Amino acid sequence: MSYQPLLDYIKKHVDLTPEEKAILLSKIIDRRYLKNQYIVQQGDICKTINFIIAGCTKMFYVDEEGQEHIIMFSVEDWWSSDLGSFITQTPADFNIQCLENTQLIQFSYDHLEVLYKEVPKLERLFRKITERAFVASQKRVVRNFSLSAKEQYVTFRNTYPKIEQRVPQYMIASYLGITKEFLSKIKSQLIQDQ
Amino acid sequence: MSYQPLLDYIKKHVDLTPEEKAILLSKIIDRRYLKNQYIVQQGDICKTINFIIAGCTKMFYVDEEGQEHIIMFSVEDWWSSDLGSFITQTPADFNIQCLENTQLIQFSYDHLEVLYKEVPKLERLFRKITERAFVASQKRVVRNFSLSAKEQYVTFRNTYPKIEQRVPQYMIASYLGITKEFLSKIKSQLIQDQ
DNA sequence: AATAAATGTTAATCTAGTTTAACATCATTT
DNA sequence: AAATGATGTTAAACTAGATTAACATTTATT
Repeated sequence: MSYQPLLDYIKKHVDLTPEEKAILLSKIIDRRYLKNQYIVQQGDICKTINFIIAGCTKMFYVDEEGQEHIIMFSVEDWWSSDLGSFITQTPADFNIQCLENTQLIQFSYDHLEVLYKEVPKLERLFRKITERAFVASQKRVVRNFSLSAKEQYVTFRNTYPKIEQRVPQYMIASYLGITKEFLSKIKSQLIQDQ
Repeated sequence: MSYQPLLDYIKKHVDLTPEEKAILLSKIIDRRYLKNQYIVQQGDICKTINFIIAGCTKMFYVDEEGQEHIIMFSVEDWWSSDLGSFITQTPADFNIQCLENTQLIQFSYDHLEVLYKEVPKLERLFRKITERAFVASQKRVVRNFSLSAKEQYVTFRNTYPKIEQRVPQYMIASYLGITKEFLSKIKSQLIQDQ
């Protein structure tokens, strides 16, 4: 498997020397999952941070009534982990499941701690990654607040046009926090609006 | 003004040598704001990350209809900034306004970049701070999804009992994403539930 | 090709939360 | 003490989105 997508991604944030790259590459694991396999399950301790080389995942939780709620999708060049579980090494609130056959690069908790010591620049990298993740999450809170379901759907479709093609509609409804029936209604309204 | 609360806070995450502490203290600014003053306004570029020594702030945005939506409150030992604006140095989406007279310690963007070079441990500190902020934000998304307004209010009251005493009810309604009238209704329901 | 399973749509009824508007209480200023 | 502005409550009418249930379409399996 090629590590190039990860190295390209990293280069956007920090410059690594060839030695630092070598240390990094020695500490990561590549892994393939089949469609429907779980990378993390609710209650597990999330032991890895995962960078997606190919494929697509959903992060979701199941509430007391057995209802599934999708928090995020991740595709190529994105990260996919239960960060809360990972940083505190306590049981995960979320499941991460593959929606397609998926190739990942995994940073394990223990290896990452060593990596931070051997390549301090990686603290900077993961600081920046987390900053961006935080800002994205905060934007989602804002969207939830101020947009109707219809507006949120249109925003989602415009922001992630590729994801909409790749995953079933009922999962998009779950991501938006609405029922699949109401998403259907919204879509037929949008067609009539034209 | 005492820097002790900041140093105590930092000690929970990283150990600084006396020299590192000295560098840190030389690069921070302390600032007092009066009640109702703005630390950041929507459209400004957020130039500082702020640690609260005393007081209370709200972060909010104003939508096209002029409606105010509160994203978070911050009190002593918390941070208060528009991180999205700060990290990209682009115009802020949010306002931050003091709800009481407030004392802050400010890290300016330029000083922080220098600090990261002179005291690399601070990359680690801010990575950890941001990780926690991200997890908190993600939990808020989950709450929005899975709890009714009543449940969200009870959760808020249990999680931040002190904040509820300090800020007016209509701001709590705004934080919860409901109207003040509906919060009133919820509160009278809770009294009857007993 | 036939069947089953998964996904998507439509429509009727229902409910959590909004809107509007009137009134009540509390705090601040004169 | 009166008056003003800020905050909080109640109730009636309304709406966005949920629920239920029946049916349609697509995909996978035999």
